Amino acid sequence: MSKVDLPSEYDAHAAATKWSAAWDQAGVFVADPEKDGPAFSIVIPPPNVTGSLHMGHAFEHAIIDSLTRYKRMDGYNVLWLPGTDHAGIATQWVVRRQLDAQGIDFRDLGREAFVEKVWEWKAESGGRIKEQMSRMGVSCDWTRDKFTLDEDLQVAVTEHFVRLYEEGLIYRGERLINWDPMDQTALSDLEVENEDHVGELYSFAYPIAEEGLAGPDGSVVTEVIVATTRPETMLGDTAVAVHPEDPRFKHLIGKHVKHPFVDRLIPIIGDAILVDPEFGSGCVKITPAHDFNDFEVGKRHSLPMINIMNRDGTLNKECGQFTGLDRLDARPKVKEALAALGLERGSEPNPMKLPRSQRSKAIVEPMLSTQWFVSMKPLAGPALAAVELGATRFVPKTWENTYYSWLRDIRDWCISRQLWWGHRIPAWYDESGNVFVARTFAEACDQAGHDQLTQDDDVLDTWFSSALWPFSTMGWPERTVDLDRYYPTSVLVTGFDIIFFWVARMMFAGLHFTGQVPFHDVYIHALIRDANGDKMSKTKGNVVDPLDSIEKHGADAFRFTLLAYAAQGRDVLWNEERVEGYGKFVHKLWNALRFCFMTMSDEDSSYDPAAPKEYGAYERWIQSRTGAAAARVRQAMDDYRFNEAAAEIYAFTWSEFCDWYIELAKTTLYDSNATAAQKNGTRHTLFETLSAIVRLLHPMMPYYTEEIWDKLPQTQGFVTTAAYPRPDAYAVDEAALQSMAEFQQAVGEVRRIRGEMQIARRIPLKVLVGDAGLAERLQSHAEGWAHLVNATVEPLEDRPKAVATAMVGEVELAIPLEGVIDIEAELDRLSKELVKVEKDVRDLEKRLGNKGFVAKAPPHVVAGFNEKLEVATARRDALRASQSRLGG
RNA sequence: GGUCGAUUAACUCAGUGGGAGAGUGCCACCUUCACACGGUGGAAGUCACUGGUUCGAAUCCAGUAUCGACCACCA
Repeated sequence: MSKVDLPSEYDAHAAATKWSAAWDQAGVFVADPEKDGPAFSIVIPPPNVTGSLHMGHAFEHAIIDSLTRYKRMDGYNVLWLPGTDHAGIATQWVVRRQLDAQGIDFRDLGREAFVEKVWEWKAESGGRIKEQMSRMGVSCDWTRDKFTLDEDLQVAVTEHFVRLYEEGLIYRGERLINWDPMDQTALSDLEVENEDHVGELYSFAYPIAEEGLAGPDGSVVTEVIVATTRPETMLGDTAVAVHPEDPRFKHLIGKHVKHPFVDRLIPIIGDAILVDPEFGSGCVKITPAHDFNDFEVGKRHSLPMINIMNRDGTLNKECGQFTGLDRLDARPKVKEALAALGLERGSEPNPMKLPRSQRSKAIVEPMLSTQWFVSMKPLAGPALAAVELGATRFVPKTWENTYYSWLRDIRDWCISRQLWWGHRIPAWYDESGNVFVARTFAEACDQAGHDQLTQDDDVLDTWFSSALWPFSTMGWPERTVDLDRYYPTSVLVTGFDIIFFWVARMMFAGLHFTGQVPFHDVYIHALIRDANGDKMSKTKGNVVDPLDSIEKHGADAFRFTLLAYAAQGRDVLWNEERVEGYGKFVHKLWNALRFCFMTMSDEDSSYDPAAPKEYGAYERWIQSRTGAAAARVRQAMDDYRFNEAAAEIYAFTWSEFCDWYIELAKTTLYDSNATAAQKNGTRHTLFETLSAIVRLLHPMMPYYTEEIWDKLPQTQGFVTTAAYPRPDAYAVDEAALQSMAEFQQAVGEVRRIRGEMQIARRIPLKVLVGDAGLAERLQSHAEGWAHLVNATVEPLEDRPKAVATAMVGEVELAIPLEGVIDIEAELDRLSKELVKVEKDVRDLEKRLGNKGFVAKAPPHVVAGFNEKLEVATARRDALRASQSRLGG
């Protein structure tokens, strides 16, 4: 078993290449539904095939991968299903821009040729995404890789549409929708972003049509003044509304104003819902076809709805002299024309929100249009109930509010898009416009009784297919083995930004079609920002490419950093220095391994796990601590507290295993009096502890741990498939724990004296212990004292004149100073120490002197403080005594 | 306008009722045979502010300030 040749540094890139290939070849990540074990399944939030992955993806994948690796090791039957999303509008944009750069207008290409181009792009982008994920070391099942436009997923989408249609939950109708004039498509409410903007609130007058109309004060009313942020919309006005109780205007209700540009009389109506008499002039122009509030007014009052815009945002033939102008160019023209007629009534700056398309950034126009909609109210109910009743749980819980608030106030979902890239709507029309919704063209023909049908040109909102992702990827609508075995999924790991877009929609689609929630837990992770707290974005140029960081520090340190950052409920400010820090951790553990190797393969006494073993106190101590660490790491992982899990492993490895156990193991290994069984017990414990560390760490550092596992003696197979450490596999030895705690404390005190008084290590110290029992217990660590602090321990019998004083609990440790250090230094140290201790005593006395505290606090708390006071008092007295003995 | 979150050491961040923590950085000492990407020790905080509840508050409640996110929105 000579695996001795360990390089002095871990080669992250070589390990990544080697183990990726090895895992792949062994097929260890391919889910097998036939195998035993409770199911644990996660579907990836499918990245868009718009480009490459960013830090947010890397973060998400690190979390998912650590969860799946943890569960896989722990005996679960794990499926991590990867895939990508066609991202209709976003991807169409990417390819459209590329064509623009080549001077090609995508519309000239024609639908078929354009879609062909997008597929080419998809192959490129999808490949890059897969490559990036592989570099991260993800353990997903590539044999189940899915794309939302795969044939089987198209079948699922069609089924989704047809069934909802048959159930009356999808309808086609003319409604006011958000229109993107640049992409020339409808958008859902969610795809519109409201941007802060200081606009102009512009006022103008509509002349009253009826002549000689008297106002409340008897004077003649000739006009009403209205205000708008979009003056051009006045071309579509079909009413002016006032509050029905407003004494200034209520007599005008039923009268008319005359439109200055088009030949139209416009009624003045009373509407108490819309009009706030306190705001502005108290009169509101009503444009039912281009404003959501006005649309409602129009419905209430059966107003005509005049669409004034073409698909590209230019004004149509309803607009008289302004016909053909873009609506934004028309705005100043309309104002000019109003001014020319003397109807302008001033303007003021107006802070407002400008609705923009999430994708094209074009200013979105509310427009009357015939589109397909999902009727949301009936679907939202069960989705709400599932979370309210706890069938699905959000972590952190606070995101449930976000989810609720959206679903409780849900509006119908516009799902048709006037795009080319996406799932074609399974609806056909005959010459007279009758609609046939069917799974196939043939089915539609059957319904129609002939085949003179043309399919709807539109495609579906990307999220309409994403909504099915947890079950469409497993074969729905077929009833597959995968669905039986792995659905519902265990947990969804995603960002808060798509709770509405995706999480909520998967919830109602899943509940509606499978009768089950699509996932039991939803872990919402934080957003990764740059070191200044700014959102990473290409335009700001502050994007960190995950691959750069992996290149620099290795995938292991990179992943560990992401997880160490993953505290709940807080954004992550990415700091590359932290990756460097965890790179040191990699280095440290690697060197611990090198040490263990040396000891396990001495020429004359190589490690033999079968040989007799004898465990000393240190072995029993580190075993106890290993079990405790495993319990803490597991708990943290189970609670999705990845940062705590990472911190536990880090601290256990460094502060317990390296700092204490390895150092103390040397005392046995280098002790010529130690028996072979003792040495073998020590070697075995070194190995066992390393083995536990490596397995605990594996979900976070897959390559690194696989590399170590491979080199460890007596390990078989991959660490990937080894058992995750169980606390009950490690015996707890209370006596060893206590003895070690005492020893560690005493060593710490002596080290402090060395450090503070600058006593060189080469000068041996004698430690006189003021309590016989403790002296004896500490003496049992004689080799440790020698190795760790170059000291010997004896009971304090004849007190030397000059000693430095330290305390372990209430027991004094006296270190003779003669020939070691000058007395002034110790007096100095003592007085500083005394200041602290005296304050300590005062504080404790004050607390315990509080009658309320003693009476009302739980007895164990009071007892605890009493003990602390005793210790502090003893410490103070000992230090004072020492001080006076030294003549201070 | 509504909802939610944040404010803790120089920096990055943990910490949900019982004497303030980690990593990095800083200072001092140590080139001891796994590791100087290391070891040992040390300095460093009015837990944003004000009030309240409590024997006891970084932690719970109310309010204030600052920053941020999301949702909605009056022409």
